[in-house]
Amino acid sequence: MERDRKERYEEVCQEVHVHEDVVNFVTGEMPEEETLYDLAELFKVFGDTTRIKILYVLFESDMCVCDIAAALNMGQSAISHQLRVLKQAQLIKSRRDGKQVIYSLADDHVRTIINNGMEHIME
Amino acid sequence: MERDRKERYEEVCQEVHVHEDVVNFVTGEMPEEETLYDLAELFKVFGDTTRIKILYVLFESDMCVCDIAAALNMGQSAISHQLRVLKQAQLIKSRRDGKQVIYSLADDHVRTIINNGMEHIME
DNA sequence: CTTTCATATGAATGATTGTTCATATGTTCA
DNA sequence: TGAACATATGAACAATCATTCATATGAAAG
Repeated sequence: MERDRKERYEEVCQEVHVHEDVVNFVTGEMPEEETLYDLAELFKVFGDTTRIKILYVLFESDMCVCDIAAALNMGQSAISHQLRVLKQAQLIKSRRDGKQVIYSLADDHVRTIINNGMEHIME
Repeated sequence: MERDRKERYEEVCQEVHVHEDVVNFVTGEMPEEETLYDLAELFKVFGDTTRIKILYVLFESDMCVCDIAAALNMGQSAISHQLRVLKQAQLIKSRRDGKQVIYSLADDHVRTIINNGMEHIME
């Protein structure tokens, strides 16, 4: 089984050297484990070039799956799989129009988040 | 070798059905391939619970590696590896203080990006 | 109802990634 | 100089993930 974290930790950094007051303070300020997990999951969705591209084309226009695939020069199946991921993260929504399914951005958070990321890499 | 994308695409969606005008418009508005790649790489860094936690503790206080490991209840090596990733993405910086290395946030973009993500998952 | 078309989905595969273990580097203090 | 300590790093492994292929679903038109 897995050894206790604390035990392994002490093999490297002696307990006495840890600044317990600082450690206790920062852990007290941290959000719930589940919240942090959800946050990481959200960013993970933005962490793929294909999905970023899909969001970018949807910035300009609502589109059906085939057109997105054509715009990104990728297979229909690959796009469909990624649309599912984006939809589950509630970043996009879909409506049916005859034989086609039209995808669009769910809300403006998406633009905000991407623009903030852009600002950072442009620094 | 890999078959041509267009060829494969046409096996599923006939060329004639693609809305070429829309496709041409949205692709024209897209940033450089390299920019999109960098953007995805940036979000990938935020897409891990351990790294999110590290950033959260650094919101509260500059800290040495051992204290971060203690705060997150993880091994020193795991933290050190992730600190490297965060530093390469220029989200954090470090300074030496005797035997210890103190890590701190690089700038306020980090807070902004995380707060935007938080807003989305709290909707 | 049957064919055609657009999209969705499941399994398989190759690539990427986070953590661990072992060890190296570099600093301080005796 | 050498011992002790904090951090960094490389290799290995398990887990996760994006894409592909094959096929299923579901709508529309004949």
